[in-house]
Amino acid sequence: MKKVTINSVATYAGVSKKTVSRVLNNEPNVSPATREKVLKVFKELDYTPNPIARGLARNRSFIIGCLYDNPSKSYITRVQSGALEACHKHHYNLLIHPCELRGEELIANIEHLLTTSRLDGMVLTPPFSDSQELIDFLKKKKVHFARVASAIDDAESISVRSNDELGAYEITEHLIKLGHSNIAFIKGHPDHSATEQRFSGYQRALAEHNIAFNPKLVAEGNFSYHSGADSAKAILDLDPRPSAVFASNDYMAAAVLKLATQRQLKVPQDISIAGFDNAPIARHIWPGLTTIAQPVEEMTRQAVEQLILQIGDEQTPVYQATLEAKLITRESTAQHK
Amino acid sequence: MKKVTINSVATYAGVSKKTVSRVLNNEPNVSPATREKVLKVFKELDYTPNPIARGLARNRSFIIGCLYDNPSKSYITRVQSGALEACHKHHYNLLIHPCELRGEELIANIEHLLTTSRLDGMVLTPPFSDSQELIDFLKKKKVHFARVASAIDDAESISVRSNDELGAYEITEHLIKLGHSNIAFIKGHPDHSATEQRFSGYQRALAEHNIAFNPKLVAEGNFSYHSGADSAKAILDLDPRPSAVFASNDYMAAAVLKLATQRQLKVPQDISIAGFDNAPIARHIWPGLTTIAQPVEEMTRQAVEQLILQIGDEQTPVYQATLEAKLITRESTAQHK
DNA sequence: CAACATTATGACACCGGTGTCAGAAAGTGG
DNA sequence: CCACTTTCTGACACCGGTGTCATAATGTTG
Repeated sequence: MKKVTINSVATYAGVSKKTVSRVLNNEPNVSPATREKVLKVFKELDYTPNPIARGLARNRSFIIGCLYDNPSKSYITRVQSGALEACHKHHYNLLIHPCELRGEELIANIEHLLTTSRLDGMVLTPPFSDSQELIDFLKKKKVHFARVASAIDDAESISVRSNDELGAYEITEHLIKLGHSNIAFIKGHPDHSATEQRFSGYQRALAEHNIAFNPKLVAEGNFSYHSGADSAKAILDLDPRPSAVFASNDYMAAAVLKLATQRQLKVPQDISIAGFDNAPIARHIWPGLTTIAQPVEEMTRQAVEQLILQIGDEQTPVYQATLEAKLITRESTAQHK
Repeated sequence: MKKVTINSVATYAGVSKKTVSRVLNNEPNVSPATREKVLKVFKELDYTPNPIARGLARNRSFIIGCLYDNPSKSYITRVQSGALEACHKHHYNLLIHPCELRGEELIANIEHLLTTSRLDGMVLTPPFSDSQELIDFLKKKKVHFARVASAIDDAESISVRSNDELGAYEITEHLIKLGHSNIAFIKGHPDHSATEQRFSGYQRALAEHNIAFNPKLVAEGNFSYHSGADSAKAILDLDPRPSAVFASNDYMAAAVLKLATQRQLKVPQDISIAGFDNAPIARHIWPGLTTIAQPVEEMTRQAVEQLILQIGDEQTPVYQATLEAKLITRESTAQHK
């Protein structure tokens, strides 16, 4: 397999390589006849431009970096799949970069990533999308980025989110309508803005249905299964025991379910359990978890697509969108006895 | 932030850019004094070589592609994490490429990936590592690749696997020693070599303990939770009902557990359940699943590391290794009543 | 048809590194 | 000290594209 370069195409087509380049990039000022001729040679020689050479000349890498620090494998793979879809559509590639939010090295780490990889842009997923420090840094460095599920209010940068507050409101309301009033809540990781939002939704639903908020019913989790297990213990030991638990994500909800089952409690007869995210585990366990489904792939897809548009044209208006989350009821929640 | 290129370093250090390049690549024939001087300038100017330019000159992309088609998110993230570790160590990047094994477009798809991304090498994870067609294609194209968990016997290509047959043997033996003899088995996806190996291990354990193999106890799954649910139904409807079920992976085992629980069966009192892989779900449910833990990260890490070595030096001997899998007992298996 | 505007094309430098090769500097032996 | 290796070093072309600009071809107008 001999290499087909822009030079061979040019020679073969009897034009200069600049003209070939013009055709390649759909630039104007090429006569239809010439364009036709060159395109034919592309086919005949089966030519594909070398992205590396292109990158060097245009100072582009055609690579988007995806930053994450998330315990949920399913969340990560959904983010990746949405990002990949957008990348492939625009002939970009995706570079994944799991790293830790905490630690002073974060900025140094990202700086190193930027200089060694020459990324054209970055997608920030929670909790990075909520890091004002990181956002300021990227702006200073003039690096293009898009925020996924970020609560930060910044009209200058791309943001795609879903309405966590509303989702939490709906699921809490669902429990209330089932007759529950003693509803425990497990918070997520404090670094994630979703944590505060889901908590707000829970509180607002209580308030709007005239149920007094009881801080003793709130446990501090961090989205991990393990933290859910700890919180579950605290909650199930309460006297009186809550008749329902709303955990800020499905892993923690699964932990509550596990402990409840170990303690011979029937779910949902003795206690209702609700989660958030609609992770695979929500339907892999019995009873299946009532939860909130967020369009994670779609959020990421839109974010990356807009990011690529912005990279291509700085004038692109800044895109900001909020997508809808949806309540999914399964067997883990039922009428309060 | 002005750009620091090899030219500025050369000028500043008072040497030619070729000499700078020599220092950069640790080439011989540079006097210690010169080397020292250049290294100092690297620090002073905070110079980082441009990987794109480097790639163009050396016809390298410094990117490894990771191919997968696997329903298990946790498997994928473990593969990615092992691959990333090796990549970062050698200043490579990882490009993820989920795609489907089936379909005639596979080869075309990969060919397109290769021409557009100029990958330096590919890691094949199951089921791609078991595709003779793909392997032949890559060899023909002279693309470097490494196989993870592949059963194909090919001394010419890098392979890192774990002993699936032995793992399945051990877990089956574990059940037999608990007094079970009526042990059902759920097979995995026919495209994965692990499927056949795990099945063999199961059969060998039965044979060595003088238990007749009964084909009626074998259900055809495909590693997905859904297929596990179907198989579970078939198995639990058997008369007599098996006293134990060994599913080829944890997702299918979880499906069996879910159905058993729905049917008011107590696990492990009424029926023991074992899985394979030690996926997170194995410990997120109650009872926790007895399973086999494979060093997926480590396998991938080694595979990618060897791949990169081979890319750097074609003379590197072909690495082949088999790592150990480990039995993990949890609450889902118990003495037969 | 002259005078000018517009479109099409190519020559050439350049992006930031690496490979080749020739020549300078340093080391060795008789 | 001279001839001969061996070790350094730099000039220069090259990787495969893109940007700039000058010039050729074509179109428009009075």
